[in-house]
Amino acid sequence: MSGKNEISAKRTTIYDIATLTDTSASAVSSVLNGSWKKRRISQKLADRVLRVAEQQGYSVNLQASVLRRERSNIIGMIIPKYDNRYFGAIAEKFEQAARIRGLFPVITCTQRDPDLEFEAAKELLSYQADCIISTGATDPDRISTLCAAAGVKNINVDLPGSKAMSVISDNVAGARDLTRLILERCKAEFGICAPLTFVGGRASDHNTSARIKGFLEAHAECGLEVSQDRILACGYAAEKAESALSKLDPDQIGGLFVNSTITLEGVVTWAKGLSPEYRTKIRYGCFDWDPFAALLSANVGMVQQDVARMLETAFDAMNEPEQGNQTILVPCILKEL
Amino acid sequence: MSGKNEISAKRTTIYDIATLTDTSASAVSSVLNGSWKKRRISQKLADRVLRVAEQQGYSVNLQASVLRRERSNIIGMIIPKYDNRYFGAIAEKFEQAARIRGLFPVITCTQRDPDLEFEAAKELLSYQADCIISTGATDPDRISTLCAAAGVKNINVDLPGSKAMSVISDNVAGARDLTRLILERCKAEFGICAPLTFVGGRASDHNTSARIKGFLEAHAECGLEVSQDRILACGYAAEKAESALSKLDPDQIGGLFVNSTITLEGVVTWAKGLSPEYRTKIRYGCFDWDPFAALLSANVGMVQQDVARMLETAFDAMNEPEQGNQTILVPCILKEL
DNA sequence: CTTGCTTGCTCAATCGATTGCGCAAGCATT
DNA sequence: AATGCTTGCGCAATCGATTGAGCAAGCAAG
Repeated sequence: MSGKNEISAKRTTIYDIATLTDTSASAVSSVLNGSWKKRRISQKLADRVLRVAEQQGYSVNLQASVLRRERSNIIGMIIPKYDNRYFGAIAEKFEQAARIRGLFPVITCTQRDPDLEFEAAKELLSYQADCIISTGATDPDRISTLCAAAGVKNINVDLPGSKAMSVISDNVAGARDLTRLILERCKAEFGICAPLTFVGGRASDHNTSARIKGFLEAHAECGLEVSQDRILACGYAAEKAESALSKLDPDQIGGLFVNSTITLEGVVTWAKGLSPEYRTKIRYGCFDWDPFAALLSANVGMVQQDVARMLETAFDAMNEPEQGNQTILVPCILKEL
Repeated sequence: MSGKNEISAKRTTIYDIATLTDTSASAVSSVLNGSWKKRRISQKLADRVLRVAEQQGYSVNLQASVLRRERSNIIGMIIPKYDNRYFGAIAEKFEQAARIRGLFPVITCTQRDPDLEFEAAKELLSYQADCIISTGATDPDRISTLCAAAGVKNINVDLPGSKAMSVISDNVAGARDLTRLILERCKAEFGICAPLTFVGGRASDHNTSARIKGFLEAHAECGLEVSQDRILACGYAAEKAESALSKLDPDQIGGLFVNSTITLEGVVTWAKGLSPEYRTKIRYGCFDWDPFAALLSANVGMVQQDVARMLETAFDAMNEPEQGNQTILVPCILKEL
């Protein structure tokens, strides 16, 4: 009924504008995409076209544009979850970095499901993404194979793969620093120099095993040996950590290396249930950062992964020839509390 | 050098498959998009096409497909940040809900910047999104106007607008319930029945003013009057809350209504600096949920917004005729601690 | 044999933007 | 006047998938 603002109002196209300005679609196109000087369109015509386009609220149909061009400028990212600061920061920085470079970022969240990861990657390829970044992917190599077949760039972030370049945190050094800090604090506050307990993660997981390596190295520096039963790679879930810890003698636990913020939730719940005698003697540090966790009084420090730098590195790598499948390590930032 | 796996390997198209199976592109297209029975393609030919497509690793060019069709099946969302559980959950649920409905979700994070919001909306329109959901938008009406002009559906979530349907939490009822809980707990634990202090947010902000309304209603139920200086709508930032609170007499503060998890960070920092005498008498509740915040001992409860239901409601609304600009309220979930 | 229906497929236009090529007008040079 | 260059613009093909229309073969009924 409303005439002009009908819901079925066709979007204005370059042809409409060509008619209105009495020129050709090619002139309009080149004016609107900035290539008009190269095509020797006069300033006068350009102004006329721009004015009418503005009036009509014109916006390019990028489907048509991308179809015709060779590059889409779409850059895809696959991410497991949005439920912690780390992945949240990755998503935000990724969008920022993409936009600064004139790319269109598309993030899809795959719930740690390998099949969904793969389907999401295929969908991004269908949209002609120029590059796909797999973050914390369960099976990054499967995606790399897919991308290679389609001739699309692919980079792994957070977890490494063997078939594409990977940019990950220096988990060994980060864990070593954090372990040192926890050991120091336990010594300073209680005069105790005893092995810590490592809790959370899966030993088969690349990042966990690297962190265990750093954890052991820091102990070795102090001449401490860590028995196998002090390494509780029981999965990341809070409940798992809580039940694993409750099986230990609280007397034996002074310092804890907590492998993720999710795991830390379980640690805090477990500590709450201890008698004050033990509870006050608990100190821990955590890999990954969270603002509330940073306020917990037993928390001596957190390792923050340098998300900004990881993404800058990944974007830089995108533009370079093709580096094979090397892995780049990015140092972590230790936040003492 | 590698022949088949050249980086410049053209993606296979329906024309390639048509050649390989010795048929026409239209037959191939209809087989691959499922419309082949309607077009009376034989099972035999369909099988042949499907087999070759599989072999060639074919995937549709959705840019071409969308260009030709009337609908893109792309649904866009604009979201301010990924730095808290609430928006994280919205993003995850949105993707899930979209995928279940066969839509392609594209989320873009606009850092609470009104101009970026607007640019992002325009970009989504350029990609022919069928619908745009504005979440917590600074200026939702501007986006609504844009969408209306393009004939694209638009729904507001989290914060209401006046030019499109809005789905938001029932902030008044949520705040009332939380206020009641804090009052009860203060009474039960300390025998005190005194007005609480409201901290965080901006009074001009729709959600904050609704929550203040609920806060006052719950006080009125108990015959309590709240003086204006107990309402610290000092912005959401942690530091703002901390400094606003430190100006008050700690003796006067027993219970706190904290307007967001970000604000809660400031509250916790402030409480840490109090002498034990006062600190142990502090109780608070917070609008919005966070797993670590839930573990704080002074925290008596958190209001969790029902993200799943908000999004289901929004998606349902999308398919209905056109409801004008009504606002739908979704009840919150009170988590007692 | 003719008519008419069904089956199985192909043709060609179309979506909107991009871009190589070419053409005409204007001007200067010889 | 003929030649050549520059300026300013339009023509038409193209990207890949979709889809209305149409055509040929096969078969059955009359």
